[in-house]
Amino acid sequence: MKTEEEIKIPNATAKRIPLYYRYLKTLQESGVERIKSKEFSQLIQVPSATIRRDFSHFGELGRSGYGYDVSYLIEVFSNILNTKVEKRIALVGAGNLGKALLNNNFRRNENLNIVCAFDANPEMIGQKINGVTVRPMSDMKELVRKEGITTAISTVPSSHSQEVVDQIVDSGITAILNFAPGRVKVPEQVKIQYIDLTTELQTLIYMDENFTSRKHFNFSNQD
Amino acid sequence: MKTEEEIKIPNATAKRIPLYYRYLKTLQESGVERIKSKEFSQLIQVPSATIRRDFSHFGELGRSGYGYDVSYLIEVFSNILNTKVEKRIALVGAGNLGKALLNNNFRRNENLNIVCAFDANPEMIGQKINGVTVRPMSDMKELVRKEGITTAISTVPSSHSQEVVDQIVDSGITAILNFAPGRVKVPEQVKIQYIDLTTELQTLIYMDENFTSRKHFNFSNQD
DNA sequence: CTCAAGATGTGAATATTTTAACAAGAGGTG
DNA sequence: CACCTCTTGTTAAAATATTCACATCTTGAG
Repeated sequence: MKTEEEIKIPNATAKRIPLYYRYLKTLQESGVERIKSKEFSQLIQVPSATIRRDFSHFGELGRSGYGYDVSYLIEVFSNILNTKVEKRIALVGAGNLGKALLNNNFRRNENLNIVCAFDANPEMIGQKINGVTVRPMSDMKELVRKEGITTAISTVPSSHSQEVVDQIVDSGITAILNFAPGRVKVPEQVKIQYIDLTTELQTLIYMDENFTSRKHFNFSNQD
Repeated sequence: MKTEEEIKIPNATAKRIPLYYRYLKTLQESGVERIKSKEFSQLIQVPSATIRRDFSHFGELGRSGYGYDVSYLIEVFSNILNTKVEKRIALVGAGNLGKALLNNNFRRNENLNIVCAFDANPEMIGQKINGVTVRPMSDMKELVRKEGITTAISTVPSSHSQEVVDQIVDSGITAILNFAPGRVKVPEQVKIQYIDLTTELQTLIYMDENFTSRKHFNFSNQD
């Protein structure tokens, strides 16, 4: 088995790891102890060749004529995703969407925790949502440091997105999930990922209108 | 200019169209009448060569030494996305996230409208959120037909995702945006797109932890 | 009208991702 | 133990996507 350090994981593979991990946990909960790439393929709707190729980047995880050990795979992917370390997350923007996220709070992933929330609107300050108190923006920098927060989720509207992201970056956070679609500027070392519901919806509708009776959008169902 | 029918639009391009469209509208609102691929590149953080290549699939939209006419581009992309036809959308699942979506209701896109909402929980039925009344699941099939609904958004938890999607499909809808991450089975002609917040977050954190000081995750900033 | 500056659209090169196909190896049965 | 079946890991091929680099065209200034 290759050591993890020398491997270059393709982007496309990296994006599928959380999906793999989630399904493996579900399988384990249902008492499934081993899985073949073909079965897994049917479950997650990713071609079996892609699954085997993806897995192979992390070593020889399976055994010919047998398949993969679910608990071993979980062990491997858990290390890759570093799930044994709690990720403490800050939520910025406690409007409708922010509240929904707080109420949900990645409950099924015990290592992902929104531990504090900020909002610029004075009326919001002090509200307690699912155990988390909404605080003023001015508290962010200090709390991020004190609470060991590594990641932020911003649900602030596009109009204030850049200025809020600047504050987030200034607080020392290096990973941001942004629900405002407008592209913002961040220093090179900061990773930012956009979740753009309108774009997703428009793409979906476009695909539906133009490629009906074609292949599945994300991944083909075959195999 | 080639006729639209004979062109095969690459998937990667198709996914960027809504982004292009959104930014072009913003530019137009700010009174910008023309744009060069290099300027646009800086704005949306997609390399200029990619932009030009993408645009070229829809004909020769620009002029050498001049750039692109913003209003003409909007016209073209508006046709591609068919934004002149209202897309009537059903929301299924009126919990926290569903309510947030209803309250927002794609306000900035006048052609995307959530026009009705359904929930299985009797306590929800009858509630009015941002002008939309929550109805029982049993009303869906009839309303979808009567209201000319083409698309559904499901915020129903994974545990009931498949059964709800079955009902959505049965009502005649062919495009589904699903916030439950569990992959569901749908007939071939139905397009389904997943929005999986946990996966996005885990991927982001993974990238942040493993590729710090590397390139931007989605698109490089350069150019 | 002429010319310099500058931007497009696109062939060609490169990079990335997916898919097919199969040799090699493991498992389980008799 | 021998053998048949099955599945992996991977090599090679194909498909898709990005990027470079420039011939060609347009603009706008003089």
